[in-house]
Amino acid sequence: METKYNPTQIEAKWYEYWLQHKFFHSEPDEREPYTIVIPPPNVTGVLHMGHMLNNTIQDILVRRARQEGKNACWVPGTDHASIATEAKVVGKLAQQGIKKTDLTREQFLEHAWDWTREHGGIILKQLRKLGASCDWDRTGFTMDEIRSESVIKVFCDLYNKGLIYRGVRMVNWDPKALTALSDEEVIFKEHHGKLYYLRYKVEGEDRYAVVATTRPETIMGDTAMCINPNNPKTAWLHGKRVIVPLVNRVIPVIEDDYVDMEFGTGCLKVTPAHDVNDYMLGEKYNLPSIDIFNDNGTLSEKAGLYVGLDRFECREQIAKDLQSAGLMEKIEDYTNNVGFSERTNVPIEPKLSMQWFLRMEHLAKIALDPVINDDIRFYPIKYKNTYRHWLENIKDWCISRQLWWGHRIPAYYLPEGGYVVAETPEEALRLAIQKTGNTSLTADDLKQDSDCLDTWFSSWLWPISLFDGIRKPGNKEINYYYPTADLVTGPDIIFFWVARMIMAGYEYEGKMPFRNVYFTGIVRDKLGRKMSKSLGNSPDPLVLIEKFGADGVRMGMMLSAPAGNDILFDESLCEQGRNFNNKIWNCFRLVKGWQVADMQQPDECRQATDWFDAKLRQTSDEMQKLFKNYRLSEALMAIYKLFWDEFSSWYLEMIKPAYGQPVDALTYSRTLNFFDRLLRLLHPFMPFITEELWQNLEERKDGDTIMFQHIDNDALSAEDEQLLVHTEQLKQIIAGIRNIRQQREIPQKEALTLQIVGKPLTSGKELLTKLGNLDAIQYVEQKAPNAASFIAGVTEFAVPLDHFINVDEELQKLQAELKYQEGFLQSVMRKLGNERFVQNAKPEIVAMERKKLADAQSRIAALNESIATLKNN
RNA sequence: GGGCGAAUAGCGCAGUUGGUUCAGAGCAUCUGCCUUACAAGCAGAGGGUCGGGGGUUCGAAUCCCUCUUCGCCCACCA
Repeated sequence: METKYNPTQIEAKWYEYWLQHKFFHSEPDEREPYTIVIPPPNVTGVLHMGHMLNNTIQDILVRRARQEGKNACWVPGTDHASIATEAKVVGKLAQQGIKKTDLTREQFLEHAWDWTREHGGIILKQLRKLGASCDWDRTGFTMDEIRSESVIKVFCDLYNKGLIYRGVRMVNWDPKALTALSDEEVIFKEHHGKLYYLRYKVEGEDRYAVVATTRPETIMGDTAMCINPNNPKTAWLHGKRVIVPLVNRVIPVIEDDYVDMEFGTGCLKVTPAHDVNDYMLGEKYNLPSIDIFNDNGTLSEKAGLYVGLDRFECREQIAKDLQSAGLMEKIEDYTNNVGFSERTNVPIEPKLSMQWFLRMEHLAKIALDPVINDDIRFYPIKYKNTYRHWLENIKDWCISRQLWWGHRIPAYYLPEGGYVVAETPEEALRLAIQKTGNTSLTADDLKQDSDCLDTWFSSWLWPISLFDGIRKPGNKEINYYYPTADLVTGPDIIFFWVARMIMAGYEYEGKMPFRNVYFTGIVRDKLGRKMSKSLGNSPDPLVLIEKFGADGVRMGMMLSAPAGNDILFDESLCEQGRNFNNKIWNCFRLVKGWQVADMQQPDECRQATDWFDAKLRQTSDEMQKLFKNYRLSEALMAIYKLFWDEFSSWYLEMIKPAYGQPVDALTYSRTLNFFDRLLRLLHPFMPFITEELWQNLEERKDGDTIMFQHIDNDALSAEDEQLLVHTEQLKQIIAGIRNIRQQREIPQKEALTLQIVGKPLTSGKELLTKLGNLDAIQYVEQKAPNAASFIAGVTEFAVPLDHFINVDEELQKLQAELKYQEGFLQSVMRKLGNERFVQNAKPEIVAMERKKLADAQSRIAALNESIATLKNN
């Protein structure tokens, strides 16, 4: 065996083995289910660091659940990602000189499916490299048959319940993707722009009313000016009419409290077609609405001026023209928030259009309480507030998108106007005939709505639709796997996805979709910046895996990923993970390299094995508690320290036979047993190396795997506790001896004598002798004059040295220690001298203080004696 | 503008109902070691007025008030 662990081949080998034996596959049975549905990544996406973190956590949870004897099922899949994918396909076609508008819907979809088949599922392949133990037989896609039918069924159901309606509303329009967006898809960013002060001539007078606006290009859509009726500064405009600059249209001055008297000039231009607030004013005062933009953000015929010009070019041009016309009072720098499209990153244009909406009142209501009451638990808990706030202020969900890649809205328009909503064209025809009484209607007469549904309208069904619970309610699978156990996702999609899954869960299953939600942090770089392509600070996960091994990378991710905190990723964390792998590897080499002899177990080995058995159970118990609270990083740290510090540095040194000597059979078998149990505890975090070593620890059969090996948690007895405390004391003494060696440059090979001043050791002599390399342990009343000493617990220990010791130095050390102890004693005495403390504090606290007092006193006595001894010589 | 959260060692963090020598572990740093499993290693060491100020209490990193600084979410001020 190599001295260094080489993961590449080993990882490939075991993943293949797991697949072959279908270890990841789950079928309903009598065991307790443990279900996770993957947050489906974009079908044409590639793995990034966020996925790495997220899926590592899911895999850890799933593997741990398997070891706990649950029927674990992790369902993978992908999302069709309507806008993102359509944009990619449009881009690719553009490269070939093909415009989307030149294609029919069917032709375009063919291209999209080609693209999906070509790139689809790459990301799932990449997940295998990470070790993800998904049930690949169950892989779903939001646009496959089951999921598509489920979406349509739900749409029809909600429509029939009156929760879906169609209407003209002001929506967020993406002029690049040419579609409406939901409020959640709009990201507000600070924008450094200008505030333009425009002069509107008052009709029939030679005066001007000045309006401050950030969007002078929208004046062609102005249909009123608005002032606050209580504003004395603008009162003179009451009842007047003004002339829109350049356009020369006469518009009324209206009055409404909405106008902020402090802002700008107190005059507001009202453009009902292109501003949400203006739209509301327009509705209120029955103003005409002039839509001056085309869908792509250029000026339309209706604008009358600048037709065909882009909205931002128009802004610059109109500013110049206004200036030359003397209609621009001034221009100021101004910073405000502008909404951008989440997907295309272009400024959103508020636009009036006909869209489909889902009423949210009822759904918000059923989704709120379960989270507030902790039926569904959020980790970390702080997201409960965010969730509540959103649900309490929710608005209707715009679910239609002017895209082709997605689930087409099942609404069919009738030749004579009106429409029907149905799951199939046949059913639509039946309904249409029923509705119109026109029996001569044919399918061709009906025109299906050309829009498709928001991607999230399919994602929100994911935990149900993966088990076909929408099409076949109450089927065996949905009954068994639903509700799922844990959802692992980012807080950025708490509204997009988490909240809506909860709504759908209660609406369609009457139950929560998951019991716990683990919100991961965002993976950032070392400097705290988000990882992005443009910054080039995002490492390629597959390159990392190649470099450090999947186990190493997994550990690197987990080392600093407490739930909800952003993680500052640094390659050095993976290095630490790789180093740990190597440590485990070398421990294995050591243990398996021993000769075993049929001989009596030496005392120190008996002590060591008894101790480590207790230590192992202690940590295992601790880990169980940490897992229960989703404190995975801490659970990993616990097993990391157990393996490295306790097992390798202490235990193996305790039992290690002298060079060339064999180990006794009992110690050997117990050590293999420990190794086995350690590997089990490690397995969820580092699946590959643990399988490799577990397979080689003992003779195994084909089909054996560490994946299903249970983790036992036997409680610690009082004796165990005692043993743990006692061994810690021994470790302290050994550290003291090592210190003396280090300070005086005494090699480990040179044996020393240990003097114990005062009370004798109850046990552990053999261990001390071995690890300290002692030739004798003496109990003395007074330490030797030439001894170096230290205190462990309340006892003084000394090591007589042949050579001259520096008395001054030794004295200084002891006196410093004495000073510290006396200071400590003072503080304890002050506390105990305080009557109110003794009266009010809990009795056990007071007792503890008394013990501290006594301990300090004995240490001080020992120190004084030690100092006296030194001085006398 | 509203809400939420955070501030503890050089760094990223833990610190459960206030009370053990409670001021912690990991990484980094420093010192000494190529000691026959591992230098991707071993053995040691240093390092913090718990953001500032005030208060409650016998006792505060922990509870209250206040200030400062960051982060996140929500919001229609042109």
